[in-house]
Amino acid sequence: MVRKTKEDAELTRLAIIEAARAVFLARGVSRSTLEHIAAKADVTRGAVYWHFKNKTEIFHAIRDQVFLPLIDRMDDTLASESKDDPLTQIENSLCDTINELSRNIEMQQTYEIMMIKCEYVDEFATVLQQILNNCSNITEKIQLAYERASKKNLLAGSHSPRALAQDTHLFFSGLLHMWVKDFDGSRFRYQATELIKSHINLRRK
Amino acid sequence: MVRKTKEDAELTRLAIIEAARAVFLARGVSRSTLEHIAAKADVTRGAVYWHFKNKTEIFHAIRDQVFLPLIDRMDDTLASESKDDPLTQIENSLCDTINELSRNIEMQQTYEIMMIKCEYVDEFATVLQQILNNCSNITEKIQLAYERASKKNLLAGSHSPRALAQDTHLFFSGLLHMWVKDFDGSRFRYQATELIKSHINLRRK
DNA sequence: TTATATACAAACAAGAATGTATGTAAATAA
DNA sequence: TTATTTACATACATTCTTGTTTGTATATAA
Repeated sequence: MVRKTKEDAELTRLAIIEAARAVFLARGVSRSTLEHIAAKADVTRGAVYWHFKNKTEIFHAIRDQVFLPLIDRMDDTLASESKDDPLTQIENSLCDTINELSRNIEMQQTYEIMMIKCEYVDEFATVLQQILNNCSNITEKIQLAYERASKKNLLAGSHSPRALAQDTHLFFSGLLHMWVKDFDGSRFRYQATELIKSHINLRRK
Repeated sequence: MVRKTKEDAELTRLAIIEAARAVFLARGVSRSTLEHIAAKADVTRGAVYWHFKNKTEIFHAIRDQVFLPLIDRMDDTLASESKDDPLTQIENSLCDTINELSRNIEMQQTYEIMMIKCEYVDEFATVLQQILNNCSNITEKIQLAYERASKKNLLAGSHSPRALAQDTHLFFSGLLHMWVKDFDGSRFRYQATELIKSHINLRRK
């Protein structure tokens, strides 16, 4: 039967995105066909082609749905003038992201797709550049927090905020990658926040 | 013309692996066809099917050619009874890997393929488990080095060797990922060893 | 009320890609 | 020397995917 109102159409669109996420996760982006996605969403390829130009556009829709809000969120936690000391602020920001990842299954799946179920070539290569840019931004935010910590004399040793921020960023990148790869959760998932606290404590005076 | 001797056949095999690496890198594993690979290696698909069962087997051949030697190497650097202090040993081990990555273009390409040009589903999913196991091994080796450093009283603060090792491992994972994604080299490639030194210096008394 | 645009379903056409089967010249074994 | 493998090339059959086209019921605009 044909969907009718604009609201119904939007539901179809969302159903397709949701289905695509599940299919991408199970079969990888390349091996996922529009037929798979359509079937999962209980529509035909006709509907998919009506809402999206092709698979790549669906991919971006999935990414936008989850990544963009997350970036904002992280920015907020890091930049906010909280009552916590700056080091705790960094710690909270990282832990927040991990917690969100733990309880938000859509975000979890999206991360997994982006990290280990997608090949960054051709149309997808541009995404890499975006990721690098995001990383730069986050590192800068962390650096600012370390600079505040430095001014408040909270840091052990005499390391530059820049170096600390890069180290923290690389640590967190690694953590996210391991978190995603660690399906059964035995190695990283259950101790992620501990690892973060430990990382930050290394820097406390 | 038909290749004849066993030596010639082995050359063909190597040519196919080399061609596959280039094709995987350019098009991603999924979008690479055996025809692409055969053409690049100046043979026909017949030759490819003679030497390999399918694309997955070529993938593993590429991986084995570069990864297995690397793991041994890293183990050696970390476990060896060198004259350096343990912290410098860790530092050298990480820097060594980065240096090798810088000058060994095959290794570079292989890393890039494994990290951002491959989807870990179905037959490839098992590779993830292998990667996690490797990570565990490396973390353990690093931990042993930190324990030696602790005994020699070289460590600042009173952090557990286990926590330090995990932090270092995650840092290095992140570094490798960024190194690979950072094509033009502007952000990470040229300062990787600096970042490593800085990371280790955080721990020195 | 009628015309048109929306939101799909269904059918079609064409090109890839894969695996296998067959052919064959040269090397090696007997 | 002859028989048999080896190391491929070539041809074939089949299955997937994709993009497009066409059809159509409903909603909405005029």
